Amino acid sequence: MQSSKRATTPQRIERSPGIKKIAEKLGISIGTVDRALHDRPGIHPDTKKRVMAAAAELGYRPNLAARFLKSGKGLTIAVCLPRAIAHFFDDVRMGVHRAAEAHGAMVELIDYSFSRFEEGEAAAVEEALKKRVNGIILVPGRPSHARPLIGKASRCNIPVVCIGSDADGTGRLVHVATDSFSSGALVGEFLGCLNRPLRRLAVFIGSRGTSDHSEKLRGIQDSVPRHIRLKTTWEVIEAHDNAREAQHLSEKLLDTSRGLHAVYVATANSLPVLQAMDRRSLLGRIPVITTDIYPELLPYLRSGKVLATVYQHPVSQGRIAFDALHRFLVTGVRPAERILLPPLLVMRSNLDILLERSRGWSRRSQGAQRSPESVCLKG
Amino acid sequence: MQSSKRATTPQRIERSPGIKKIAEKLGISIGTVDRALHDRPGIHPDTKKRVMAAAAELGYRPNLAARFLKSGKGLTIAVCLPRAIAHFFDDVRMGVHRAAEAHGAMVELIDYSFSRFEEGEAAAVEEALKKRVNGIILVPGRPSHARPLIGKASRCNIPVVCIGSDADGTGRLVHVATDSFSSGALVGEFLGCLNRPLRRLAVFIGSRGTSDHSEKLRGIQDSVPRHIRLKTTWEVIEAHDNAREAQHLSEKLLDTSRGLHAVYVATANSLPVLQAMDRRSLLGRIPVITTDIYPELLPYLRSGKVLATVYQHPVSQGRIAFDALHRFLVTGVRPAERILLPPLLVMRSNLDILLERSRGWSRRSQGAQRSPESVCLKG
DNA sequence: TTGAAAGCGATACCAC
DNA sequence: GTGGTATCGCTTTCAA
Repeated sequence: MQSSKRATTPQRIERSPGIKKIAEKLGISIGTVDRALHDRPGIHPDTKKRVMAAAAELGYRPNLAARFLKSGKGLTIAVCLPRAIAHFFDDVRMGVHRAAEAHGAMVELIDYSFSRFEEGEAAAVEEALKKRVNGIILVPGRPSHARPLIGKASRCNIPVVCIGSDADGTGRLVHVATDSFSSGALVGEFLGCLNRPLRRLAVFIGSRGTSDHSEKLRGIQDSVPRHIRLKTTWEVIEAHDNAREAQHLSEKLLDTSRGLHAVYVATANSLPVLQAMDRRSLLGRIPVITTDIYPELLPYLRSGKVLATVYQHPVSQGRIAFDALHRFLVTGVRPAERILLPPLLVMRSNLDILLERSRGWSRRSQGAQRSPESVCLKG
Repeated sequence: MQSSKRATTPQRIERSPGIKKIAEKLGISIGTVDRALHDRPGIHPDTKKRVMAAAAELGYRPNLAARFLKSGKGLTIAVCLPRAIAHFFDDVRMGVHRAAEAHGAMVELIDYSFSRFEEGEAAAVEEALKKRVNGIILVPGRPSHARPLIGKASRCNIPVVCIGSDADGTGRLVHVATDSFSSGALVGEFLGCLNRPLRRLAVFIGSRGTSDHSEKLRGIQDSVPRHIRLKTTWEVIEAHDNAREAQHLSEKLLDTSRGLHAVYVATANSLPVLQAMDRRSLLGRIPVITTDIYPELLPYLRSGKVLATVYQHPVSQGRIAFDALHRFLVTGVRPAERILLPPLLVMRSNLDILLERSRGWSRRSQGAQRSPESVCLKG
């Protein structure tokens, strides 16, 4: 009477094997299987080995829904980004958050923003490790500072995805970035199409020591000669991502050397250069290619004073980094060692349609609030 | 002895309210709450109203993990794509599958491929409706054929995402595409940068009746005059996405009219045009811009015989369509009415890095391996 | 070192 | 119409 046996309707849905099936197969309890699968203490090595073998044989994949349902906690991922170039890293952050939102409560992000002019990244990663996050997305502003911490994380089996700069050899999971060499080469190819003399070119970078910058330089220097017969003289200006320095150096360049045929600013630090050129009425006469998109650059693009800018897909970089990390955490599939995105040449014609989709810096808080309608920056 | 009361460790994890909380609040059972929330028969209207009110007040969101765990079935989404331009739609399909994979077993895709030269799309959608899928991703090859079915789906509360062509006014959820006007305008702007005469331009399209094609035409015709002083004569060739026709028409064009200054092929049907030009040694002398990327086009791009091609992000279109649909199904948030991607100018320098990431047609089966249930309508 | 069992939230039955 | 409850796969805790 008390136990009413009811005909258990045999569900025809074929489910993938779970820990129950493994336990059943081995004639042990699910608790033991769990201990084996999760490296928990208190299990006989032999038992563990048998469990792992059975799991592999059955093609066991943990049911994330059940795991989440029970534990009430999803994957926790630390997002360690510099505050530095706000418009860029805010877009990266937005990309990460948008991608994470697709998983609802099953993924939780923790933001750690830091100043790249301190040892912020190390502190951020350290903090994340203390919180025992499941994975880390990191933009190493100063790769050298971050290296030891990335190594530490990897040793703790906490995968680290690097965006922008790399830290190879540290055990990081993957490096996501736009291809710097292609960026430079693309600019060179574009300039080569212009049918103009290119005997004297100026390239503004931050520093030759930054591989992103030196690769862009290498790209354009490799590309231009393929399209231009005459030999080219290169003015390489290292402005160290500093606005005042960029202003000073560009004014000096413009005043001392005449006959510049094109300018390529390979970092986001282009505004001082443009202003200096504008004051000398050089814009519109000398072709200028910049990098990234930010509010102050828009009027230059719209008016044609800047021919094109190289867009580095900050939003996509964030999304791709998240997806690679998430996939690894969930399925164990390692992404490619390095994921490089193609640079995109943005001109007047495709500027607005681009802004409409990936406009992180024109809204206030992204990710949390979904703005009902699109805001247009006034240019 | 038999019932060992154990101190239920109070979990500190704050969970969002579930049906249990609603039931508790109203002093009814969870079964009743379930009936109310899912429009199931056999519930008093008043009770239902009270439940809905309580759910809204508590901010109830169904726990997808629990739902999936119990039902064993995830969301089912039909992917209805033409077999037509294989390299393009295979990439779209890949984008959809990649995005779906992120959700593991919680999302199941069913592929319906059809021939765009029959009423394949209607049959595909009809089939999907019969299977009671949760949502449909559709590329309407012949929008007019698809319209009634999209309307039917929408009336059944089955959201439909249109990729490429639109079917507005049918109740479809969202339209995902690259911006056709921008594509044309971008080509015009690029040609304008070349510092060459552009008095006589040829534009190859499929048909003026296809809005994608007419918009591209409008784009370039709007753009070129902004960069070129002299008036331009336009040769608009409608090749109806037919290789033989394109060959015939381009030979006729090239033989009768001399002094062409540039060629823009606004569809993927560019090979016959290129071959015709190549036979007359015109490539490399007349700037050519094409559309899309496919294996046979690569040598033309690599050799510089084609200056650039307009990439329409097939993979991204697939991903974005899936994400929008998934988000809607899960959270109820409607995407924007229309999602337009910026066209991307691909040249020699960024070609390889692009191929490396989105290379659907260079590999064999994509996604097929994942979905065992892959239905192919014959066309 | 292992077994047993209580739930997590939603579904789908059954019994009233 | 409504209440009750077994169940999904996993984690976690207690008992042995």
